[in-house]
Amino acid sequence: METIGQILRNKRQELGLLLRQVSAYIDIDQAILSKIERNERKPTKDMLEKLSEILKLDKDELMIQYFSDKIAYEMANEDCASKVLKVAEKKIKYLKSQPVKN
Amino acid sequence: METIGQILRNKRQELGLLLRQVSAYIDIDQAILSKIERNERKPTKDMLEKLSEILKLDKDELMIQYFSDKIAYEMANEDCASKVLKVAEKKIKYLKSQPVKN
DNA sequence: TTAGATTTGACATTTATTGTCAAGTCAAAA
DNA sequence: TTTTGACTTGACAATAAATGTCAAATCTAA
Repeated sequence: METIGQILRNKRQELGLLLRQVSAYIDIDQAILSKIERNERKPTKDMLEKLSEILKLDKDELMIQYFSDKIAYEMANEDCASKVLKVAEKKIKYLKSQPVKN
Repeated sequence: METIGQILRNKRQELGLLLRQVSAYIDIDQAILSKIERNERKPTKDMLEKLSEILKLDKDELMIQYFSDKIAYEMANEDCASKVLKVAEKKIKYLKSQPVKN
């Protein structure tokens, strides 16, 4: 299973780009990008948007990886994980069917 | 769809307990419990454990509500939500099949 | 070796979450 | 009506988590 960090690193290397170049483009310290690629830190949504641009990756696909990673790491130690996901799906459908509040 | 706050409030009232009594039991300010019951704040896992005790609610069921709420609110505005949940499920299975790190 | 690329870790800064408190509302009893 | 008890609200403080910065350390190929 490919992590989001691996996806980013693989693509960056395929394109022959350096950490320094990519991190300059998305305006973060290269130490942070290094950590993101090794899954030591999570990217923000902003970073992902810019990463999808410079690395020519599908933005939606990256977002899916991003959110599913987040959920997976949060739930990995819970034994009711699959039940949670089923209920969450129902709740999301419900929320989307509701008129927007505020 | 019943929110976690509604579940807690309904059960508390069924049992004829006051905010002050329940909040004393779980050792938080009653203002916080009031907000939790109205979904203005999220309970911590610790609080949920104690709430399940005093309110005689199934702990696993509460945890499922807790986590699914969290995910649902995070994903409600994303249009790739159901795809995310599918991928998350795969990742969780993968993580669980892996030997524990550290 | 040395030069460039990446990693690491200590630390600072920022943002989010949680807790505290006192004053406010509200409904029912006195 | 007042008073009382239950609950709510909002401003603020305290704490915890996420994010950013930097310089030194490591690693690798020339």
